[in-house]
Amino acid sequence: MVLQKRLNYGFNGFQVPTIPTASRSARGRGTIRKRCDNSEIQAFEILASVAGNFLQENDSSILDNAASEKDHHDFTDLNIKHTKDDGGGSFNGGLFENGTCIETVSTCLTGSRGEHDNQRVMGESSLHGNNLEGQGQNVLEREDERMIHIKGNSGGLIEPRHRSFDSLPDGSTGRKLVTRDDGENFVRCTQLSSKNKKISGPPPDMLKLKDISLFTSEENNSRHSSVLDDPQRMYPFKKRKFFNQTSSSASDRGSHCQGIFDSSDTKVNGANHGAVKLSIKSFKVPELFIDIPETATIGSLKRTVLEAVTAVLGDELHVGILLQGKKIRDDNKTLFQTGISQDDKRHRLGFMLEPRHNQISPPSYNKDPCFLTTYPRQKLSRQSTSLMLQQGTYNVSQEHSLIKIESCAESDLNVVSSLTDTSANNNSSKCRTLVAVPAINMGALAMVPFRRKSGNHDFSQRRIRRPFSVLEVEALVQAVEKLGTGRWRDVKQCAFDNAKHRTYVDLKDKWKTLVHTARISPQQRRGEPVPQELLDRVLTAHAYWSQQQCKHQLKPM
DNA sequence: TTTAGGG
DNA sequence: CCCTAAA
Repeated sequence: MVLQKRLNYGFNGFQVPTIPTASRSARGRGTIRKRCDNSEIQAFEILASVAGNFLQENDSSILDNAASEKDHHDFTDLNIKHTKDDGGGSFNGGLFENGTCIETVSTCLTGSRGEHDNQRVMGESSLHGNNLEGQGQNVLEREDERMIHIKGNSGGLIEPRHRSFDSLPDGSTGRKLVTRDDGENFVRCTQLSSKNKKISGPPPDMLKLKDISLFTSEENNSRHSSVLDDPQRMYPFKKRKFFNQTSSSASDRGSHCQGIFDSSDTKVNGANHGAVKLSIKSFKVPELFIDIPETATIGSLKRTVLEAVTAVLGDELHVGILLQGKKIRDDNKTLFQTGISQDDKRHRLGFMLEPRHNQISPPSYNKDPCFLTTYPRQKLSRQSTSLMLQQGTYNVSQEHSLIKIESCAESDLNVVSSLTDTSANNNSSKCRTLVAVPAINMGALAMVPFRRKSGNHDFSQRRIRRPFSVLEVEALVQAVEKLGTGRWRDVKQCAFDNAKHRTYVDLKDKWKTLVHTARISPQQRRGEPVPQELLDRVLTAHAYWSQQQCKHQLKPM
């Protein structure tokens, strides 16, 4: 097999646009408002999560590797990239200028909404170099203590081996889609029972919010709310004055990224506190490396990058609050009690994103923790279906060319310098660190507000769209072939048990659309093309089970 | 909670 | 995807 040349894109960080103090859903339903006097520390988490979907909504993640402060400390240095202070405006342009903040907020990053997949299963096949289905998956793994490496062997995707419909009922050979909750997924060959958890290591990097500006205002809520209620009026936030924006993070290492807090107007006594308004100028996402075939389209590159970012941002994180470098653990303390609402301009408020681990239990380093960010396979694109069976001897550093991506002022990633000579990739690790940080389009990195579980309607939010990948379709088809069209719960359990973001309703809906897709002409189909072979199976299975259903209705026995 | 369908 | 009546 000829190895396809692959390109290796690296990003050492993304900047996420300024986050407004309030956000609201695309449906016009949600606002976040917190007043200083009664807000708790959690309010900050909420704020931040609205912006970045970082809220720790569910602490029940069962991960082998619990995070610890130590971990956090160990990783601080790689997360903080100092951002030049530009007065707070450069990165939110386009996001709020036209008042379309709401739009971007709701469209981009696929995030978790507290749906958590406790099972971080890595595709064994990819870990062991087996040439099985799992080969094509993207794996987000810790390459070393300093970076997360997203490897996508999508080019190595093997055309799924389809079983004939007849052989299905047996079910013993069914494949299971093991999916991370944030959408990406990979197929694990059920035969593989290797328990090896090669993907182990410290918890994910702690991300840090950078350049956070806090400011208080005497401004009353009346205006406040009106602004929030009207998307068009989100704009004023941008114009707000920020104080002490520049947190000269002299040492990326020790010092936490500081948000600046200004509350010059705050009245501290009694109940007369001003509202604490928070503006997060940007988030920094740690270095990402993306592996993508040369033949991939720009569009797929974008998607891949987005997915990579999403994988990091969208999940596994929660917000930590640091005050003067010390972590505030008590979520029930009010800002006031914590001293945040005071007028001390030197209050250094820091936000950090940290693994969504159970904070109570200390980490067990020696327990061979399974690194949780099993990055899901990237979507199957046409070209990735090409034959690429080579895997076992695949050597990343040799087979990859490095492309430097420079900042792109506008919206797209510009591949500036083309690939380097393969021979020059000996020290690929070095090359990687040279990759420039693209100032990517902010709109493309807007964040998805988290979804409130219940109650507070303000947080309700339509789920982000997550098109089914071909692999998911494959898994769905297979499951339906086996189980029929009326047992979506079982289908879910059978094939999407680990894909927390796919509900049985989703699967049912998907099947519906699949049937529809299969019936229309290829020209009318949209989205990532589903192999005709799969669509044929859809029709076959659909017909078969429809018939079964009829039989049962006539003669239920 | 799941199913089943319309929106 | 959402929303929900029904089961």
